[in-house]
Amino acid sequence: MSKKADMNKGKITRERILGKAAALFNSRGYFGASMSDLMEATGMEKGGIYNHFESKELLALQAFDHAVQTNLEIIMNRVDSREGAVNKLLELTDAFADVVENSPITGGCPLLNSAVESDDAHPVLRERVKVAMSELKDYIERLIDDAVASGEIKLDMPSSDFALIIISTLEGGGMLSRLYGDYGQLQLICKHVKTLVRSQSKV
Amino acid sequence: MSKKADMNKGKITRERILGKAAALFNSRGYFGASMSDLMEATGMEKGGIYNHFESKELLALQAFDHAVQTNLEIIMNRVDSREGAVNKLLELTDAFADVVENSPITGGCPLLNSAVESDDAHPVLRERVKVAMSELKDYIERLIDDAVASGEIKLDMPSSDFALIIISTLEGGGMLSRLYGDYGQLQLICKHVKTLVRSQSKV
Amino acid sequence: MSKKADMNKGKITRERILGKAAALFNSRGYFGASMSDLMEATGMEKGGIYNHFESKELLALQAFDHAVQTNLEIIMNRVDSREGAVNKLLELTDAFADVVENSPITGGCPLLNSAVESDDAHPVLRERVKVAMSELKDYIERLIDDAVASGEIKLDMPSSDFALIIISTLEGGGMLSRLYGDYGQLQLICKHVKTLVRSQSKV
Amino acid sequence: MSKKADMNKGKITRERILGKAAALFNSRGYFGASMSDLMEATGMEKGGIYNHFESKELLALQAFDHAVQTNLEIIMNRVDSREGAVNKLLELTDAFADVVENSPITGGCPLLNSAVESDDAHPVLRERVKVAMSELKDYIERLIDDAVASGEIKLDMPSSDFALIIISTLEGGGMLSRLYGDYGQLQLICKHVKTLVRSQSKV
DNA sequence: ACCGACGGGACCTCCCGTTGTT
DNA sequence: AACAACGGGAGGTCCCGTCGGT
Repeated sequence: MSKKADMNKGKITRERILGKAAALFNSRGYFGASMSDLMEATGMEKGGIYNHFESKELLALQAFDHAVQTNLEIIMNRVDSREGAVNKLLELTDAFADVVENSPITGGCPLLNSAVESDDAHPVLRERVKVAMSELKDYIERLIDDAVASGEIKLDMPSSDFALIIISTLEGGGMLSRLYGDYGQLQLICKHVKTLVRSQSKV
Repeated sequence: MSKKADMNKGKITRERILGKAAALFNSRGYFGASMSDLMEATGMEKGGIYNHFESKELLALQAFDHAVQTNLEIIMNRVDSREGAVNKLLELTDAFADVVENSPITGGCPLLNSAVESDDAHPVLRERVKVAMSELKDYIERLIDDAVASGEIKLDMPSSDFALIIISTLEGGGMLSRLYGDYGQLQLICKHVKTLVRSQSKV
Repeated sequence: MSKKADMNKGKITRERILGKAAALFNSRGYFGASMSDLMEATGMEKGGIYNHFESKELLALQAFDHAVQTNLEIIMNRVDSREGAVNKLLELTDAFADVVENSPITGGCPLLNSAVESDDAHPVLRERVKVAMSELKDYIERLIDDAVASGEIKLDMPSSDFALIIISTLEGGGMLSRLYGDYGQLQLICKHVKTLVRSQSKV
Repeated sequence: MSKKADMNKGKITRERILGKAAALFNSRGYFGASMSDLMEATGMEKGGIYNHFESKELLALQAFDHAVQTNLEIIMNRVDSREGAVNKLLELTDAFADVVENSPITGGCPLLNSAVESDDAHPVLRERVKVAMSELKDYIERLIDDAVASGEIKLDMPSSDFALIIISTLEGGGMLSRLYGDYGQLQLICKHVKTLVRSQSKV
C-alpha cells in the first residue's frame, strides 16, 4: 500500500468527519444535531469518531472553523480573480450570496447560523463566531479601504461602518432567502448592496 | 370565589407559561431548551405544564406566535403614535432595533432566531415563521405604499423590494448587535436604514 | 386508597432504592456496580431512579450512609440490651461480627469496603467514610471509658488507642472471613478481641 | 545490536507494564482503573499493551501477583536480615507497616485491596487473593513455629490462629492508616502487635 | 514489538411524555 | 388544575478489544 495513503489515513478520516460535521451542525444547529446523526452521515461508529475528537463540543468548534474557512476561501478566491477594488467588492457580494446557497457546507451562512444559536446558549462558540465575523469584516474593510485609496469610491462614513452595513444586509438577505427557499430574494438584496457600493463611487 | 375568576385561572396560567416559554425558546432555541428548563422558569411541575399544552412542539409553536405578536404589538404601537408615512417608517426602524434589545421576549428577534434554526431542522416551525415574516413584510410594505401614495417618497423599485431590503438590513444588524453584545452596531445599521428611507424622499 | 400510603409513596420508593443500592454498592463497589445493576435490583427504570437521586455519586453517598446507619443501629441495639460496660463491649464485638455476615446490607462491613475503595479513587466518599468511622470509634471509646469509670477495667493506654485496636482487629478479621468464606475465622478473631477486653479487667 | 538485548526487550517492557498496572489497579481497583489509565501511566498505546496481555482481566491478575510478590520480597528480605525467631516476627510487623506506606506498589496492601474488591464481584481474582493470603499466613505461621520450637515464646493457641490474629490486626490497621492518611495509627497498631508477640514470650 | 484507527457496546444522564392522585 | 412518580428511550462519553501496517 502506498506510503502516503498510510501516513495520512487518520488525517483524511478526520477531515472527512469535519466536512460532514460542518454541514450537519450548520444545517441542524449544535443542539439539533446529535452524534448519532453524525454517525449516520459519516458511516462511522461512535468509537471511531471519538478517536479523533474528544467531545461533541470540541468537534463542533472545529467544524465551525472548517465551515467558515471553506466558505471564506471560496469567496476570497473569487474576489482575488477580479481586478479593481470596486470590482472586488461587487464580486464579494455575488460570491457571498452564491456561497449561502451552493457551498459544500450546506445550511446557509455558518456565521449567521452560529451567531444566532450561540449568543445566549453557547458562550464558547460565540467567541469563535466573533473572531470569524471580525475576520470577514476586516477583509471587507480592507477592500473598501483599497477602493478609497485608489480613488474609485469616496465614503461619507468610516470604512468600518460601511463594512458592517454590507455584512448586515447580506446576512439578513441570506436568512430570508433560506427561510422562503427563494434565492431570488437574496439576489435582490445582492443587487441592492452592489448599488450601495456603486453609489459611493465618484462621479 | 367568583366564577369568573375561576374561569380565567387556566388562561392566566397558560399565558404565564407562554411568556416564559417564548423567552426561553427564543434565547436557547427549540432544541437547546428543555421542558426542564421551562419547569424551572415557570416554577411549575411537568404535569402542570402538560395540562395546558399537548407537547413540546405545540407549546413551542404557540410560544413563537406569542413572541412575534408581543414584539409586533410594541412596534406597531410606536408606529401608530407617529404622524406621516415617512415618520412611521423611521419610527418602525427605531422600534425594531429597540425591541431586539429590550423586549420582554429576551434573546433577540424571534423571526430571525426561529428562521435560522428551523430552515433545515423544523419544517413545521419554518412555515410558522414564513407566515409571521410575511406579516411583518406586508406591514412595512403598506407603510411604504402609504408614503408613496402621499407623495412623501418616490421609489425606483417595487415597495415589496424595499420592504425586503429594510428587513434584511435590520435583521442582519440585530444579529451583529447581539453577537458582539454591542447595541451601537445596531444603532448604526438603524441610522443607515433611516438614511435609505429618507434618500427615497422627493426633492 | 389510604391517605398515609399516598403521602409516603415517594419516600417509600426512595428508601427501597436506597436499601437495594446500599447492598449493591457494598457488594460490588462504587465502580463495579452500575445503574443498570440497580435497575435490575429495584425493578425500576432509570428514569424512575433518577427521579429520586440526581447522580450515581450522590445516590452512592446516601446509600453508604444508609448502610452504615443500618448496621450501627443493629449493633447499638444489641449493645444497649446488655448491662455492664464490659458486657457491652463484649456484645459489641459479637454484634460486629454478626453484622458482617448477616446484615441486610450484604457484602461485608461498609466501612471497610468503602474505605478501601475510596482512599485513592473517590475523595468525596472517603470523607464520608472518615466521619462514619470516627463515629464508630467514638462510640467504642465511650464504652471503654464507661468501663474504666465503673472500675471494671483498667487501661495501660488511652481509651482511644484501645478503640483503634479493637476496630482494626475486627475489620481485618471481617476481611479474612469474607475472603475465605469462612465465618470461623471471624469468630476466632472475635474471641481474641474479647480476650483483649477481658485482659484489661482488674485482677 | 546484541541478540540478547533483543530477546529481553519484550520481557522488559512487559515488566514495566506490570509495575505500572500493579500500582494502578492497587490504587483505583480493578473496576476503577481503565486501560486508558494504564496507557497514560505507561506511555504506551493500546496495541502495545495488548501485545503482552490478552485482556484486562489477565493483565490485572498478573499485576496482582506482581504486587504481592514485590511486597512479600521486601518484607522477607527484612525478616531474613534478623536473627532470632521473635526478632523476625517483630521485624515482619514493622516491615508490613512500612510496605503499606512506602512500597513501590502504591495504594496500600494489595491483599486487603483485592480481597475487599473481589469477594463479591470477581471470583477469579478472589481465588488468586486466597492463595496469596495463605502464602503470607503460612510464612508467618512458620516464623511462629520457629519461635515456639526455639523456646522463645509459648503459645496458648495454635500457631495458625496467632498468625490469623496478626494478619487481621495489621490489615485492619493498614486500612485505618490509609483512610485517615495518618501513618501514626498504623504504628500504634504495629506496637500493639509487637506487644502481642512479646506477651507470648516465656517469663 | 509497537502504533493508530476503528468497531460495537455499556455507561451515566437527561429527555419528553403519561398516569394516578389530590 | 396542579403535582409527584415513573417509564422508556436517546443523548454524549468512554470502555475494552481487534486488526492492519511498520
